[in-house]
Amino acid sequence: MTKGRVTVIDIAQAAGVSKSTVSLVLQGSPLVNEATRSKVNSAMRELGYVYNRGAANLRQASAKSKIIGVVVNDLTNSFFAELAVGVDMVVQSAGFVQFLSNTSESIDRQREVIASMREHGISGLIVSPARATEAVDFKPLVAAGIPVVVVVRSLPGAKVSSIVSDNEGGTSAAVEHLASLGHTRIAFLGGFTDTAVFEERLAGYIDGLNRAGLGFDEELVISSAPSRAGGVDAIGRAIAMGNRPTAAVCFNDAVAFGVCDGLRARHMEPGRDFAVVGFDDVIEAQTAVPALTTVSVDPQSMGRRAAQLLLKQINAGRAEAENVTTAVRLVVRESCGAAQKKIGRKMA
Amino acid sequence: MTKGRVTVIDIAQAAGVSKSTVSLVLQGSPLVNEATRSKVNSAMRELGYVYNRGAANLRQASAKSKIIGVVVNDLTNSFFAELAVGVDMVVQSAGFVQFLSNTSESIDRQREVIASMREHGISGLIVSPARATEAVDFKPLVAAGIPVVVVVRSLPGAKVSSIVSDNEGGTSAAVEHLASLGHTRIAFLGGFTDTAVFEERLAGYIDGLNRAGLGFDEELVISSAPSRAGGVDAIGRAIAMGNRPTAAVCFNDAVAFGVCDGLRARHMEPGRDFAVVGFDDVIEAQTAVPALTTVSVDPQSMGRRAAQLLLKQINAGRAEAENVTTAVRLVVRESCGAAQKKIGRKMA
DNA sequence: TGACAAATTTGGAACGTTCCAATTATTAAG
DNA sequence: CTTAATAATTGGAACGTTCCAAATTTGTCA
Repeated sequence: MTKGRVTVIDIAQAAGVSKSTVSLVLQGSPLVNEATRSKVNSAMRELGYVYNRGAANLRQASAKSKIIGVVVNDLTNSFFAELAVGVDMVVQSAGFVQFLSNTSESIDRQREVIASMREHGISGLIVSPARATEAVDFKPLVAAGIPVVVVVRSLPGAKVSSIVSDNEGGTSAAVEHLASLGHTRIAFLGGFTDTAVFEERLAGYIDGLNRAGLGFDEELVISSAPSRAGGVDAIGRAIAMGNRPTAAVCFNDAVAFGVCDGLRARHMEPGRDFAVVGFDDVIEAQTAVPALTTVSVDPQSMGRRAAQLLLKQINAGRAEAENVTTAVRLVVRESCGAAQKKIGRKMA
Repeated sequence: MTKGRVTVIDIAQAAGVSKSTVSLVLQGSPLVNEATRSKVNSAMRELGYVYNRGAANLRQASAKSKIIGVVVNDLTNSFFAELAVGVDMVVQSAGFVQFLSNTSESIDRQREVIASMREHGISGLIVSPARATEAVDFKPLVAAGIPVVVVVRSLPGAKVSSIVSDNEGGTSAAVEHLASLGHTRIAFLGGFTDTAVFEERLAGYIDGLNRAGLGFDEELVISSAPSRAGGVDAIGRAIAMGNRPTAAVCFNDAVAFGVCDGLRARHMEPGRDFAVVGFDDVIEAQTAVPALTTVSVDPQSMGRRAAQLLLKQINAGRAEAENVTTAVRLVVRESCGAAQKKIGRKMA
């Protein structure tokens, strides 16, 4: 029907004003008369006008687009999905739109995705880096003045803001809790050893052991993929040991669920026959049977905080790199054996 | 340091050619001499050039951007996360970039998100519609010639392509399988009754009952939220019945997991004391204990197909709406009681 | 060497918006 | 009724790219 797309000029013609006036209306400027404003608005509705942000960005070199990019390393892990949801909440209410991409731990894909986002003129980036990411990978971004917030995995040496959870405090608290229940052989299961997160959680594990007056036995840390399957694998190896552990703090909830699966496959009941504690507090943690005792990170609020920090930097124009570690809280449920099984404590 | 951003003109100057030539290089045109091409390329590297897609789109009115939008209704459901991953795979290898957003079942948010995507000039849209979405909501999109592929939930009356799984065939097969194991009272648990998907799966359930020569008892269909918590709730009501069922096909895997949880909370073992079959085949289905018998939809391949269909339409310029329903396959594991528990059938 | 074809390169003129300075319409004050 | 102030509107000129037609260089063949 109509040839090209509808532009401000078409609107201007239809409303009997100039394109400048239409532009003013578009930006909600107070300079324009109420009568003309509504005239223009109805013309836009009538012609089915769509704003061309590309053209707008072109002109206002500084104001940037209203996109903020989010890059995660594993979207199939519900932790990251929820993180993204948290980001989306605050980003959306600030009138921005989220541009989410998944790297599947591929550093090449990460490079591509970030480059593509730059081309589209994102005004900020929230990223959970893929595994082998280096600090220098973000150099060009910060050089270009694009605020970056790194989440979940810290990136030592990078001059960007970061939000990580208190991994060390979390596992430390978990170990102390298990010790207070009488366990003396407590394992640390799952996770790849070459990540900063692993190191931190392991350090907390050792710290908790010390606080509880228990010795550290290297044999009790068993690494594996940080997934459900990895958990099955790890608990298998733990149980095969001569002097087997009676409890475990796991690298994350996925591993913890796998550990529960593995226990059941060997006719042991998690909570009763073996205590397990997770890390993350994904949604399934509370509805699972037995409900998972875990260190609660609340990915959604982490996402919200990351988004807030990023927006602050975007608005400030040029903010200092800020490093925050979010507090973490041990949520005692059933899988650790601290019997407190009550059905329907609160409304579902 | 440098004032504005680096543009083709800066590159041209540095390389001693004209901006047109730089543009040619950018597009990989065969017209340009090898020597000049590399000269230009190194100039770009040196000055840290970033392509401004906004400006490019402005000029080439037709060619559109290289963004394809993906809108899902619940990112925290891993089914959709995996769907998105599938889309990303093919979209990425075609040189497009994915722009993923979540509506959380909010139809308003869906409108906003789609509007925003249009402003950014997406060249195609894949959407799993929020719950109350109407066919007319996509009218403006198709009128503007933007290809749309609806996935998961069909949208009767909309003139857009769609990819849905064979819901009816799936539940039908599930019921027949349970009947072949000797069950005669088979429930249908979970799901909101006001969705097309529910209707289809329910129809398949009834069809399966008929094929197996069993009668349909309305009392045995118990709806609930399509979530883990909803499953717990539904099985609770099923068990409270006088003439209780001995098996259930569930609206989806999340519900099925909830059903398993609910059974255990009542000291019944899924698979042994009660047969449960899910729908979707999310990744956890195979690692869970007991492994979930379920109708496999493979969200990832569904995502891939959706992306392929969309790309086809984008390339064709103006393709007909195509409605495909993807085949579905009953995967028999442990939760239905058909004992075939073998550990380590294949490599993990 | 001259003429012609092929291979490369190149200045504008768009694209749809915002910004600026300048113009015109309206109101208030004298 | 004039003048000044204020409110509202308006034409270009950008922004960074691609496209087109035209210009230039290079190569080929007699």
